[in-house]
Parts: sequence; structure tokens; C-alpha cells
Amino acid sequence: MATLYDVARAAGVSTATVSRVLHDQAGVRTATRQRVLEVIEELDYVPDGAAQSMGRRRKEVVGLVMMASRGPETEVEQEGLLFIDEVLRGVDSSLADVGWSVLISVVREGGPNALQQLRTVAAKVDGMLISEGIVDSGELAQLAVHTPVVLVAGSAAEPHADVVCVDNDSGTTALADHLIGRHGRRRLYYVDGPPEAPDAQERRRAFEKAVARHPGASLTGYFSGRFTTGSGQQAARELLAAANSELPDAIVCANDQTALGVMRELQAAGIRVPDEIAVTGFDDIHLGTMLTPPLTTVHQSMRQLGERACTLLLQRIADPDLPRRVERLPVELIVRESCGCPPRGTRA
Amino acid sequence: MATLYDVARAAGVSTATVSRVLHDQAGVRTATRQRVLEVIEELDYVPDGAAQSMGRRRKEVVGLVMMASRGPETEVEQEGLLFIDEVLRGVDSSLADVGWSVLISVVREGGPNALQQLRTVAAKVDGMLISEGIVDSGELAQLAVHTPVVLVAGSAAEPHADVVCVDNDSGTTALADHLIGRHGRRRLYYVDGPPEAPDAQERRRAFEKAVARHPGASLTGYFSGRFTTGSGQQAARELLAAANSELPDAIVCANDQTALGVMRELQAAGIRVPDEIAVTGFDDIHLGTMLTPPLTTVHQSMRQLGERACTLLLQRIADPDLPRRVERLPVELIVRESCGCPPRGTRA
DNA sequence: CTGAAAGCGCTAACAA
DNA sequence: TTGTTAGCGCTTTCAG
Repeated sequence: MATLYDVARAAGVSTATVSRVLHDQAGVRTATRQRVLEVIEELDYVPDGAAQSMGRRRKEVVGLVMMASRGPETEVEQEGLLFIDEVLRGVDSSLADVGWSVLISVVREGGPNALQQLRTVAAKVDGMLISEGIVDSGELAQLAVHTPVVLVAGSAAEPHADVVCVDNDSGTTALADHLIGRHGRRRLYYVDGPPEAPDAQERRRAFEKAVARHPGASLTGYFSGRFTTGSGQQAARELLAAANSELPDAIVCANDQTALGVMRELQAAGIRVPDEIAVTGFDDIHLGTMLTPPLTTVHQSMRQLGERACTLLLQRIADPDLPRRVERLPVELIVRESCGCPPRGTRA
Repeated sequence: MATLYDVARAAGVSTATVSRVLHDQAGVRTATRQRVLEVIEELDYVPDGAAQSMGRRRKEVVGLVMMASRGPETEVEQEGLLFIDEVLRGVDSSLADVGWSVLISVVREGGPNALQQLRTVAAKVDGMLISEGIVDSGELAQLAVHTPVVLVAGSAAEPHADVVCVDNDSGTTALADHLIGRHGRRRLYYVDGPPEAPDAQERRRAFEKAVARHPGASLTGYFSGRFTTGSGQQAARELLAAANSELPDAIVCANDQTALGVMRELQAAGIRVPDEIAVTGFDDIHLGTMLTPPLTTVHQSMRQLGERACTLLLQRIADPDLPRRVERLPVELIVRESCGCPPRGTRA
């Protein structure tokens, strides 16, 4: 492998000059530049990244740490699994502008000390994007002392890092208002996500608040799920089994995966959605458009989440003394048919 | 940021000793080790990755280069998009064993010189996994001179790199035999993928061969698609528009995305699948299980693809003089209902 | 416009 | 068992 020295020697210039040419810096005579360029070409020289990092004291790499899906590999209908892809795209596009790269690390649930893994990553990057649920606030604080960190889809209340999250509040509220105001649903049932997930908390609270604002409407029940299809099925089964009680006329789910399970189970029991019971989700995963009926939900752009998080991270790396920031991304109510609305005109 | 020197000084030992402790190497008295460990803890020391790379002349990072989906971000039904996730998981699991990391780079179609981008990645890694369709054989040859490269899902005929691919042949053959032998389909129509994709070529050839082996069966038509849902729809539309000709009794698609489009369009035209026309895919994407009828297809594990490719890469990095290898991963015929088979017992 | 040279933080061969 | 020290390849300041 040719080094900078080889190039310098072959071109009869100093390493400083080669470096300047390499980075298109001004102050090199055209003829000299030309000569160096030729030698570079000839020697097929590629600068060594590690050495560059040492020299400029910056690696130009950011870490993206995400959670592996729980369960066996074939279980695609899982929390997490669906998001790496989109978030990664956002991050990448934000990085492409400046020529940096992403280092990915997947944390396996129950894997040995996630913190250790994070440290390993930290050694190789200038800053990291960590998705919610990987470390607790204390560990995060430790990490953030030396490494710029942005929490992706994390709790806005996290005091030790910048956070980019989604406006769960307005999304959930819009959904509830639609269901109650537009469709006159009154007996609402809620299928929650895991209590430790900030998104789940925010959505549930917002939902309760929204329901409370509508006289006549009430929360008839509640299931504590885990953002999974299985949770949804379980919730629906329990609901159906409780024979003594009247069924709700709408089931609001903490996310689309859950809604999927609920719908599946209801329909298997011969219940018509949305005629008898409306079902809604949150996230707007692609699968939702393929269901019968198509799922009414709240759209959030994971891509944008990644992009914004990365942008914040780059800014913090550039200036570590920036005040802490929280960015809340807008969401959009996506009305399809599972809420009771009629089919939209033409299909894609 | 504390350095190795700080630790050495504070512990009253040499940097060599600290390094030994850091890597759990033998030959350090327990008491010494203990002391060093304490100092490390106290100073919250984290070794610098770039410096480590320099020292050991190895970065312990592999690059994974994949293609961005074409088209707008919302178009999820695209080639490529669906695979990063799974492949990444395989790579990661293979890397987790040795403690290395993955650097991801997404090549945008039409983006400025992919080769340039690859060089940038090459500077930061010890070897790279490149997915099919990113570089041509010539460029690959250039790259591979200095960097270990494994082609993912590439052409087995590629002479300049190791290749991990899928056994398109046996999968397609099994599918054709099933359709013809089991269901007695005779008038077969094929929707191909892009001609430049090795997978597409292999599948088409295998299909033609398989059909030829069955007297009575024939290939009644052929559409040159692009592995996309859109291609499938277009293929179906053309087929339906050609009013003079008799319709086929089976449409075999180069991949699931395409099959999805075909099914959608056929059903929109009131044609019953599989009663009137059977439809099959290749890949076994999750969506296929959700269709009505569920899609009969050929399963390939992208996760395994990533894992194997990564394993080969690690071996080549360890020994660059290894002979070139091609690994062909097994596939499995997944019989569901779109081929004409009856529903399987219980659903998941 | 160009060059000399001092780092950057760690590893590993060699000595002791 | 521990220490010394020569790199690793590039960047960048400071002189010229």
C-alpha cells in the first residue's frame, strides 16, 4: 500500500504538499498539483483513514446504536426491526453532505453489558446516536461526559443528552378527536406499549386526556402490551373472553404492530372492523396499507428522525458547549378505513 | 480525554503494561493489573480507536455497501430497501463474535461516482461487503487489488472477488416443477427482473430449462421487468390488454415484489388467483404471507447471506492469499396458496 | 507556494 | 514480570 510519503517522494514534493492536493486546498501551483495528482493516480494511492483520524484528531464517523429485535429471527412483526432501515437512511443522507460515515452497532437484548458495547463504539466514533431503550439515564450520563450523544426517539425529559422525538401528543390527540368527534365512538379501549417506553407513556397520557375532554366518551378498558403483534392479539382475546362486559366500539393501539394483532384477532372472531369496532395504530408502517380494512394511524417519519438526530449530533460535535436541545418532530394523522371512514378514491 | 500515558503515569507503570491489562494479556502480576484497572476506572479512560488502528495496523471494521432504493422515500415496495436490515443483522452477528464493527455506506443511484464513495469507505475499513449492482467488474477489480472484497448476492462468475449468492437454480426449478407437476399448469408466463442482475438471469434461465423439461408445458410469454411492484402491474396490464391471446394459467415472477404487483392487477381485473391464474414469487418477503391468497415463493435468508459473506471476508482479511471462493446458499420452496395449493391448517 | 518536523495515542518487538 | 522505544500514516503549524 502506497503511503503519503511514497507519493511525496515520487512527485518530488513534501508530504505537506501532497496533503494539500489531496484536500483541494489552495496554495499549490497548478503544475505541482498536476504532478502530484498524476503520481497519486499512478500509485493508486488511497489515504489511510486511521492515520487521517489521528492527524486531524477527528474520525469523521458517527455511531448508530440500535436495539436488535427480540425473539427469533423470523419474527418480523417485532418492535425495532422495522426501523433501523429507515433511520439509517436519514442518518446517511445527513452524513453524505459532509462526507462522514456511520458505524452501526446492534445491541442484543440480554446481551452482555450494553455499556461495554457502547464504549467500544465510542472509541471509534466522534459521537453517537442511541435509540431509546438501550441505556438508562445513569449510563447515558456517563457516556455523555466524553462523547457527544443524541437520543433517538427518546424521552424528552432525558437531562444528559440531546433528544429527537416524535410529537406523540398531537398525533394521539388528533386520532382520538377523529374517532370520537367524527365517528361518534364512545366506548374506547386502549392497548398500551411497554411502560418503560417514553413513546408509550406519552401516547397513553395524551389519549386519556383527549378522551377526558369529550363528555360522553370514556375509556372502558386498558391492556398493557409490548408494542408487538402478539400483544394485540392477546388484548383482543382477553376483551372477547370477558363475556359479561359490553365490547368497546373502538380500540386504540399504541402502535401499528399492536393494531395488526388486534385486527387479526377480532376478524378471526367474526367481528367486523370498523363496523362493530374501529381499530387504530401509530407509526404508519407499510403493512398497514395492505390490511383489510387499511389501517388508520399516525404517520411519523423515521427517516426524518434519523436525519434530524444526526444533524443535531454534528452540531454538537462541532460545538460541545451547545445548550441541550430537544427536537419534537411533527406527525400526521393518516385517515384510512379502519376508523370507519369510507375508502379513498383510487388506489395507488 | 485521558490517554494511555495518563493511565500509565497515574498507575506508576509503563504504557506496555497498561496495554497488556487493557487486552487481558497474560504476564501481568495480579496486583499490578488491579492497580491499573483502578486507575482506568478512575480516569474513565477509553482507548482511542484510531490510535489502536494505527498501532495494530488493523481497523477491525468492515464496510457494508448497499444500494439505496430508487425513487422517493415513501415507495417502500422497492428493490433493495427491504434487504439492508436483514443482511446487516447477519453481518453484525458474524462480527459480534470477534468484536469488530460495521461501517455502512448507502450508494444512491445516479449519485456521483460510486467508485469515489467506495474508496472513501475503503480507507476506513479492513475489507468490504459490496452488494450486487454497485460496481461493475472492472471497478471491482481495481478495488480488490488493495482491499479484500466479498460480493453479496453477486454473480458467481465474478472473477475478482469472493461471492456469496443464493441457489437461484434449484429454487426456481423446484417452483416450476411444483407448478407444472403438481398443479398441471401448462401455459406459463414469466416476469423477469432487470437483465443486468445476475439473480434475474439465473432465475430466468433456470425457469426456461425447467419448463423445457416438461413436455406439454410451454412459456407463453415474457415480460422484462425491474424487480418492482410497478413492473408486475405493468406486466399484468399488458397481458390483459392483449385481448387476442389466451391468458396463461400461471405467472412466475422473478421476485416477490413483482408478484405482488401482478396479483394486485389481476385481482383488480376480477381474475381469481390462483383458480384462473397461479402467481409465484421469489425471496419470501414478509408481505407475501399477508396477501390473499398468501404467496407461494422461494425462501432465501438474507440474514444468512450477510453472515456468510462476512465470515468469508474475515477469512480473506486474515489470509489475503486464499483462493477465490463462491458460496451458494440453499433456498427453500415455500408452498402457500397462490400456486393453487389448499390453505395450510392453522395460521400463526 | 513549499518544506521541515512535531505531534496524534497506541502496539509490539526487544531488552532487561 | 515489566519497561523502552520505534514505528503506524497523516495533518498542520511555522519558517522560509
